Amino acid sequence: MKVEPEYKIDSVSDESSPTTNFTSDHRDFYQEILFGMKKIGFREFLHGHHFRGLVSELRQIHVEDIMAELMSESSDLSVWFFKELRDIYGFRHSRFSTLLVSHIFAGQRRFKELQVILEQLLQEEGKLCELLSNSFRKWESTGLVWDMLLFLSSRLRMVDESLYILKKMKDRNLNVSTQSYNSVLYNFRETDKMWDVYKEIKDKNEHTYSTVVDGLCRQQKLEDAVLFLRTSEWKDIGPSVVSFNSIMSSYCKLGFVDMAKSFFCTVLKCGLVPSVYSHNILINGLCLVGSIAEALELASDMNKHGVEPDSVTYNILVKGFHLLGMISGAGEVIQDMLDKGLSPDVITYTILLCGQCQLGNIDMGLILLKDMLSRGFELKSIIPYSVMLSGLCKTGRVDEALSLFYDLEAYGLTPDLVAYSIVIHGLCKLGKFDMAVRVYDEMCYKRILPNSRTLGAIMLGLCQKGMLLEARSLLDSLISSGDTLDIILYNIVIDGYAKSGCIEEALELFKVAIESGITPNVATFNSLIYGYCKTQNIAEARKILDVIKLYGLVPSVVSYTTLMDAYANCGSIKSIEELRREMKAEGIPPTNVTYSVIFKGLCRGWKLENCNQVLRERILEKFNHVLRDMESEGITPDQITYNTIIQYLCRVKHLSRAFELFKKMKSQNLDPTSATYNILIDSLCIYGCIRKADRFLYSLQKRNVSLSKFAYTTVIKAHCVKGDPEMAVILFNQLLDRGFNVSIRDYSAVINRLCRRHLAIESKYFFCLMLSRGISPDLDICEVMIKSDELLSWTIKWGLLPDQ
DNA sequence: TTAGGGTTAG
Repeated sequence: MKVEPEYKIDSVSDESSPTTNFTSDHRDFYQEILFGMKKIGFREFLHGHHFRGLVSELRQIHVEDIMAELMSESSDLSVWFFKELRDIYGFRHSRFSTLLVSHIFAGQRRFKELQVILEQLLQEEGKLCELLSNSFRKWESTGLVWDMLLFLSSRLRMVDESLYILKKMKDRNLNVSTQSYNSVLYNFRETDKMWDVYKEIKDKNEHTYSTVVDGLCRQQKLEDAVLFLRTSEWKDIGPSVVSFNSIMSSYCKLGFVDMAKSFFCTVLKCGLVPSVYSHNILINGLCLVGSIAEALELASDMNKHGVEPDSVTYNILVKGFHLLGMISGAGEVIQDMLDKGLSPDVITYTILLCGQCQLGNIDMGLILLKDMLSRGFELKSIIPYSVMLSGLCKTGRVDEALSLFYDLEAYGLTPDLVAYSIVIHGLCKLGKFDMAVRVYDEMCYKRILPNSRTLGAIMLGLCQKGMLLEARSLLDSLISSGDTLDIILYNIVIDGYAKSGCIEEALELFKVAIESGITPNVATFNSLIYGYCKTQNIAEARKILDVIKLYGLVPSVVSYTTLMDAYANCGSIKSIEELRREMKAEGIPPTNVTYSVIFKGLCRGWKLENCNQVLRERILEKFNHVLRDMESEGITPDQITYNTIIQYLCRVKHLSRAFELFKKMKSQNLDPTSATYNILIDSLCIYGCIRKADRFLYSLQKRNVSLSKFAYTTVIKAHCVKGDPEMAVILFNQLLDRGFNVSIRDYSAVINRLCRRHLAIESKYFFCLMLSRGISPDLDICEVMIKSDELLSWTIKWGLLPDQ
């Protein structure tokens, strides 16, 4: 039976010398225990009621003295006491007793047990160095404990401690094992210090050499690594597969899969057997350059080399499909995985989740996450949740992201810097800056320090709020902090300037970036193009296209589309066509944003306001032509493209064609937006089809479609004008019932129109309705009311004559 | 050797 610890351990400031705290009480206490043990028998005493009663009084100092006493009889007894206390009573031992037992283990060469207790010691203790030296002076045994401590501390990345121990060992001429040296070497493999450690190692082994190769690869000294591999120094051992793997991995990271392949062949030629690692590295490299077919082939050939794919292999392949944007293609990989008796793990699920989110299938992602939860992966990692948070944020579903974020704690997960940054960024992007700041403060309160990405999100929020000065000073503070900054952080503020039409400031910041040696990217220039277009300087904007090329970059579809939009706004169809040809020549495919702009340009250029029947037919023909272009290029219009086309079809009075497109939109599973409905309802009203507008509105209401206020006010206004004020009243009340924020402008629009039609009763009705809703009339409304003969006396009665 | 966060256009 396990007994829960019934005491708290005092923190003892200096346990290195137990005798310093020796008091008569203490001595009595431990002698009482020793006496009991000897009389009753050690095991019986320790497990009996008597000892249990003493446990709450037990302190580390007692334990140390008892152990020292037991040592004089038999070291095994001392170890036994140590373990019983730890395992039965959950006693947390002091450094002294741990080291005492360590030396016993070392002497008896019980390395596994030695490793376990030293690991615990290293993980629990903070400032070890100076205390260790005091503790070790007590034993003149072999250097085994030191060596093990060196090995473990360097494996735990406790660099300072390991260097300290190494120095002490050298001072005392104690033997440092190759294993420990290799572990130290490993910690320094990414720095020049690696060679100092390397030189000290007398008995170098395979691990030593492969660590050096790996280090050189990590230091981007790939050629040196290859040279080292060929060095005669280790001819007697010969290079290992591990070293080849490091080199192959480096070539793959650089995108040189062919080089990796040739090293793979060299492995075979040397008579070595490529491991699962070697295969996985090469399969991963192939996937990264998009050669999924070859990757699959290599995976299926693995058994020819006497190895079997593992779950890492399958995950790499799943990721390969994900990278190609073909996550559905991963189905077969998963099936193979299951056939081999391997189950998808958290990583598999996370990649699948990434793939679904990338395709915008957020709901599918949520299902996957749920599935994962039901398989009990919930406590393992925050990463899948971060993927989900990111997917939700990118599609504007920030509220859901926030609620998932705050559920994390319930799943036993603590959000980390990445998760916080995703949510903060999502909120900023959506303009919810105040909420973002609240989350940011919460993060800081939890002592999670923001990095430049988190601060980039905050800068984005500031820019969107128009707080450019604040955004700039945040950027400046990052610059002066001395960290190397990304172009992206500059881009955020440059774009902020451009969006607000501050092209001079944008250019100035651009210069700062260049002078700091930061290379701009296409997004930087695209923002500048936007800035010039915004300030009506299309000529300068266009010149940027050449500047982009001067920097060795390629203009993107965004560069062209932004320029086209500027031309579209002034109806310059010719320039748009020119750019369209240039894009085609450069091999830059348009997107549906480009096409929206093209449609806009066509409509503006044709001056639709005065268009006759012949022109209308030509426009319709052109629209159909461009739509066919889109189709042939495999671009599916999105909601905004549809809205643009529908809007312009409406402008040229092709309502039937507009409604056809509306139907087509739905048939393609694209949910019309409230703007779509607004455009259609507005057009029906403009062209006098008010009954149709009523029916359309009614059908939408019946289907619970979410409509904006505009849809209602448009129909209401039409009824006021066309003389059906009763319908206006009915719809206006619906507007109020549905909780829309009805302003004085809405009342004004209705009253204005009714007065002009001399509809006095309804005017009064709306006037009173407005007052009853706590809205006071403004000067405009009063003037309109007074101008109407029927309402003049009524208005005077209400005391609403203007002051003058 | 496998999983998460950033900038630009309608």
